[in-house]
Amino acid sequence: MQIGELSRRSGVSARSLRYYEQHGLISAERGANGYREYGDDVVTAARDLHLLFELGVDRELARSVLACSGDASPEVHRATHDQLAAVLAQMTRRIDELSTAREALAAIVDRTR
DNA sequence: ATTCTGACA
DNA sequence: TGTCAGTA
Repeated sequence: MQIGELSRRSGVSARSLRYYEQHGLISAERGANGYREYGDDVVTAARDLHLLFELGVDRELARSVLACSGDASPEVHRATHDQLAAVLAQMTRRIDELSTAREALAAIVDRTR
C-alpha cells in the first residue's frame, strides 16, 4: 500500500510516517515511481509509534519497544522495561503536579465567586 | 490524483 | 507536525 492508505488505516499523518522512516522506526520499499510501498505489518507499527510518542516516549525507547514486539534479547527487554518504568514514574509526577495545581486553581475559582 | 523532498509569513 | 512549493 502507498503512504496515503497507510495513513488512513493507521490514523497517522503521512508527514509523521515519513518522519518515522527518516529515523529508522519503520521501513518501506520503493516503487518504480519512487513512491513508498508498505507491508501490512507497518499499520500496527505506525499505530504503536503514534501512541508511544503521545505517551512521552522518545525515539530510541520507541525503537526498543518495537524491537521487543518482534525479536529481542533479554538484555534489551530489561533495559526497555526499566526505561518505560521511568516514563511511567515521570507521568505520575506530572499527574501529581497537575493535581496540586488543580486544587490551587479550584481554591482561586471558589474565592472569586 | 498522489507522492516526493525541502523548507518555514 | 502542518503546509506550501515545484516535480515526477
